[in-house]
Amino acid sequence: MVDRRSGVPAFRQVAADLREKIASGRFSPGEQLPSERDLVDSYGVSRPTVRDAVNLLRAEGLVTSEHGRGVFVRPPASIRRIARSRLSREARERNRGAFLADAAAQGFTPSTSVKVRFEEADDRVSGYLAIEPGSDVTVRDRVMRADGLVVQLAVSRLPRELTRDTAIEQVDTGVGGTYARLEEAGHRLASFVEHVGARMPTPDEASLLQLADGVPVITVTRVAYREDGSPIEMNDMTLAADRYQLSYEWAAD
Amino acid sequence: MVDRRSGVPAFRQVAADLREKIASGRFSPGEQLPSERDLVDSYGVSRPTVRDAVNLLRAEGLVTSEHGRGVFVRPPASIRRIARSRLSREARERNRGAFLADAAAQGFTPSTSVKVRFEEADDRVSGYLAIEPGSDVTVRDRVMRADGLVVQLAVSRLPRELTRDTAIEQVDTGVGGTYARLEEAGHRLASFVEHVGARMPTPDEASLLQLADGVPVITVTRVAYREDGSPIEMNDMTLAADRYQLSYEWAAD
DNA sequence: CGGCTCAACTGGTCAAGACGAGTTACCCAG
DNA sequence: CTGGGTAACTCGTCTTGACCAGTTGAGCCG
Repeated sequence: MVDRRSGVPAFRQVAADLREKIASGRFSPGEQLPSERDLVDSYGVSRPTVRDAVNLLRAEGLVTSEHGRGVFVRPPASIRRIARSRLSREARERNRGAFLADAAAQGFTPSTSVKVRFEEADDRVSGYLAIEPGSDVTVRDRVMRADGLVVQLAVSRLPRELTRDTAIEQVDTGVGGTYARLEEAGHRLASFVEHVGARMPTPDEASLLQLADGVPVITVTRVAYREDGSPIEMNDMTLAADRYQLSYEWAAD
Repeated sequence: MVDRRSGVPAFRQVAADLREKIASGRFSPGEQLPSERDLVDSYGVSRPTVRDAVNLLRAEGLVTSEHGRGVFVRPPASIRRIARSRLSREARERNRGAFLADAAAQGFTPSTSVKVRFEEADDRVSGYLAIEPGSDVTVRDRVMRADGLVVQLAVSRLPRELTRDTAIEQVDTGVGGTYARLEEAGHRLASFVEHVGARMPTPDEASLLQLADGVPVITVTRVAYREDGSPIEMNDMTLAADRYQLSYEWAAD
């Protein structure tokens, strides 16, 4: 039952009560919550109010609802760790890229689809690549799948001058991927920087990555630099935050 | 006007139309959207339907609504970059910690409040620290503020044995912070690992960090290791994803 | 002219009711 | 015993209507 005189909105009281019951384990992961009609009776509020409460919990990522079945406590998804800084030259020479290598190690069958296109650099891109706004940029748009499921989106951009007459403008870049072709062309890679952030997905991303409500995406912008410190490539990656963590390691001094 | 025969729910059509108008710039950042009553008229739907649409956009982080004022397009927050791997020994010897150093560099007045407590290690903590579940752990709970605003929560945990009779169990750990005291006690730090993820905030976190709807938090778990590879400290950090990005850098091989 | 009041906005909350659509389990006919 | 249909659940959508609670600005009054 809700307290009408407390000043706290009824749907927030209902949400808080359900949240507490989930946190304390009285509703365990995967378990079905009482039906909306039952909640209407037990809290003494109308159905829209109950639905407001459930919507709040859904936006927090605590529950999912399935049409015709019920509302369920979201079981914690198994989180896969992705170790970064594994872009060593030797590894590149052995594999077709980090993604396929990880896949083999972790026992799922990977696949990727790639689209290559060309565009003019906007302010963000030109800033990262240290080129003039409006210059030609080669864009490699990748969708990575594990067992058919989309797990990561990656958009790689390079100044067009660097990719002319190379396999980088082809769908299949060959053994070692883009970075190997760049080094063959005399652009030795010296360092990488990754900028990590998070945000809510666009509707497109949510459907592609099959994200439940209340699940953010992790965004990674990786920039590869030459030995003189000039940027050579940028790569925007998008991952489901309920399935992935990134791990970075470094020495203490 | 919504298309009733399309099969797409009305509130989603309204949301999609508003989203498109925002993306295309017809509603610019900071600008006020038409009032809910106006939207009712222009789309020919009821107010709860309009509110469902606006709620969707709020959960996506696209708009914020202010009681009595209106609904506004969320201007992109200025994102601060936090460079990691700045935990060098020399820097520690100069400062009281990375946070205060960054603050001074970026020109805001920092403050932190610390609570020290002791608890028994649960499965997660014992796993990270490689100790027996149930062993005593020293917990330092920090709230970091910039110009009075809470910007980061940090919870540091160490095996109790390491902190007895040291300043680590005091609120003020002195120059160089926890890591400096550990090294004085003969525990030389060799490496750090950070696990980065994201999720929606709990209601507590949302109010502490003053997060708008639809803004996730970035979670960082940093583990410090000795030279023999054994863990010595873990630190759970929580940041507002609309204000911070983490930057990691490493050499190509 | 300055300060206050109040009306007319804004979004926030809640009810009652109706129908649609997906899922599941049961029952009955073959 | 099996198969299919159906009834009874589930959540999804949408309407009408009402009142509350902040915010703002115009206009009145001192």
